[in-house]
Amino acid sequence: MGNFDPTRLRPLPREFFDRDPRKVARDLLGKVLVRRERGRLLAARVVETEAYLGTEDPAAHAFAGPTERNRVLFGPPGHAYVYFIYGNHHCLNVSCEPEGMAGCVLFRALEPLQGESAMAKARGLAAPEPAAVQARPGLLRHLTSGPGRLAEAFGITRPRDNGKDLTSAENDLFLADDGAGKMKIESSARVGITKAAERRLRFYVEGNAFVSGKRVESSK
DNA sequence: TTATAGATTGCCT
DNA sequence: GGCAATCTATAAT
Repeated sequence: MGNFDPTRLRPLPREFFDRDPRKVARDLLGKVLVRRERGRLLAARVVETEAYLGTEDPAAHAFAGPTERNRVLFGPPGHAYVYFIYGNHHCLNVSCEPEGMAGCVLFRALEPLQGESAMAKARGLAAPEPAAVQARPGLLRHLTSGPGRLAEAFGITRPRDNGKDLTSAENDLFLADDGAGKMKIESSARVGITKAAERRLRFYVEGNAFVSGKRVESSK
């Protein structure tokens, strides 16, 4: 966890996303979301995802077919689908499967690797003091634990990022592999939905403190 | 044209 | 644990 080297980042190829979203959601765990802006690098490891299966999935935005809002989902794989929800929050997805099929993966939680101060600023929080973080690692959890939170930390909005190709390091937002090893993966029902809620399409890194929906470490 | 639910979060009791 | 905030897409008038 402690040894992140930005020079090892390699963008994920288009083929990575040209598959069943359940496979992509699982394989994205351990990969890195990267934002570059003004010479600064934000990076965070993917630790929680959810798969949405397109027109066959009642919980998916693509269920009713293509609309202006969701058309990115029906396009080529590896592109950002960003939507605005509850009047407050943006959420980031990546399109999967070949053009014409609308599967996607929602990013639910990340573990910050680099640029924590900028993330805190974007979230309207005080910059985390290294000493305080040392004492209570749970402080960083508020930065990127939850789909709305991680989008805010990375400055992700629909006008700015919807439709962006996430497979190109030329872009200011992309997904990469930094060579990190495999992690133990768990699955569960998806969070916050009412339709098709029984399907176990949520995937997360077992035991990772940044997975959403868990209590912050009590004391120890 | 109006109503309502929504792939959430944070603050209040 | 409850609920308001605040915009959008879609359903209902």
